[in-house]
Amino acid sequence: MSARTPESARDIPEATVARLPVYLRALITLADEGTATCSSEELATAAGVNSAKLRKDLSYLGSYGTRGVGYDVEYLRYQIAREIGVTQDWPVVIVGIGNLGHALANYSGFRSRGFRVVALLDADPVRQAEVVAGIDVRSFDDLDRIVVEHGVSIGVIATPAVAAQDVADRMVAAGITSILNFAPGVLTVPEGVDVRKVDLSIELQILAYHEQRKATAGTEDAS
Amino acid sequence: MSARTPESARDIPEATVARLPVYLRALITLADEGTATCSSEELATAAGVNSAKLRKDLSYLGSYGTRGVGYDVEYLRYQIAREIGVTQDWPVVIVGIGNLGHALANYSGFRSRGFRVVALLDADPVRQAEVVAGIDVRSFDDLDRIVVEHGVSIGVIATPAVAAQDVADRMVAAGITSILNFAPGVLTVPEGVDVRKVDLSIELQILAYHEQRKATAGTEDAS
DNA sequence: CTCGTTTTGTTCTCCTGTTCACAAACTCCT
DNA sequence: AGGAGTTTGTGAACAGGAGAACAAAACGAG
Repeated sequence: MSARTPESARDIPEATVARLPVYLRALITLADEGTATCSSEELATAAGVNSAKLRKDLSYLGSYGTRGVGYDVEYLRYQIAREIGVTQDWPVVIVGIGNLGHALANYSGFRSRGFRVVALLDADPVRQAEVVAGIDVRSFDDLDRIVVEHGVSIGVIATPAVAAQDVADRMVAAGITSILNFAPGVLTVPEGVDVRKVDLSIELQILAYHEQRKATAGTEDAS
Repeated sequence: MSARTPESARDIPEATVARLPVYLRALITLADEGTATCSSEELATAAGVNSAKLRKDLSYLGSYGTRGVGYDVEYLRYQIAREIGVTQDWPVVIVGIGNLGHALANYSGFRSRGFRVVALLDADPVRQAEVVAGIDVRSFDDLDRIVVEHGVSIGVIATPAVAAQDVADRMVAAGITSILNFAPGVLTVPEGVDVRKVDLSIELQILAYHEQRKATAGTEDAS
């Protein structure tokens, strides 16, 4: 009753998947503090959600808690890491070594969470002379070889917007099936390829909208 | 029937607010290409959503289209920009001038979309000697003065996780009411302060989960 | 061994967001 | 001027996620 657990959760809601990494981080923090056991209430507070939601989320993974006691921090941490898939290392390539590419290459949070940057690529020959974060920048044309060599399935796009679609196409052609895109604009990819977009200016614009509402709310209650 | 339009949209759903900047960017692209008019179908394609959702989203702002014709690109662009609040300039401070802070300070997408970086702050005196993106890095202690001087209401946190909560507290104390946080972990802020979080490693972990599913899906269909 | 206490796992209800489908409104052609 | 053809705006059904509330299960005291 251990090998290939059949109840290993068929379809976890997308909203839950997005929160699992948050729980994982909270558990790591708790573990570092020496906490061996925690209740759903404690963990929920540490993760910034409410406890009912936390318990429901965890219930999609299985029954890893003990009623009347709580959750074993190390055990739950392992189970979530396994569910997400970060017990193994994921090789990652970063394309576009400008300011943002530099920052990403140097970001320690990747390495510490199961992601290993195996290559930095840039189309500009000038940049290919550089060494960033101990990795030398190579030509974008090496993409195919690197993907095959390291078994890369995740790519990060940190190029200007104009180059992003072309880079994505070549990534897909090389065999990459998950893309994290920092370039603004819409990426078109074939079925089966996952894209997640991070757009810094969109985040600020959302804040600006709410900020504007706060300002006008003060103006209009004079009626 | 023009001044202070009373139908100026009371409560726009959060999901819609998050998409308005995407529409805005798509409209700017269309305008640059010389397109004067577009249908909801065209704009939806350019923005990467379906047309029904687009029309419903726009309907929360008002009736800015013409049936049988479509939308005037420039007019709609202005209306959305006004609704978001990016027709005016928003002063922004960035705290934490490490790798990521550098990248953010140099990011041209902020300036071009109505955000002006008025100060770069860092607690480390060594960094305060630097000049980044034409702005000299100043002491974090100058925060209060700068916020008052420039009327800053939006702050960006690009510090290590351990400093983030303290920075947030001081931002709030200085009068900042919207925070964009790049540091991992949960930020606690008072009622009325908006926080948006961007966590790079969480995005990768979500991709890893789906990647893992793809891999095991191939393994298990042998039953 | 039994009872009370604690905390999980789950069910039910509510609410937000998405999609469909169509009437209203506009243009163009005859 | 009238009718055919488009395209918007929106009402209504549908799906998915959030939160409250409670039953089931474990522990510990006596």
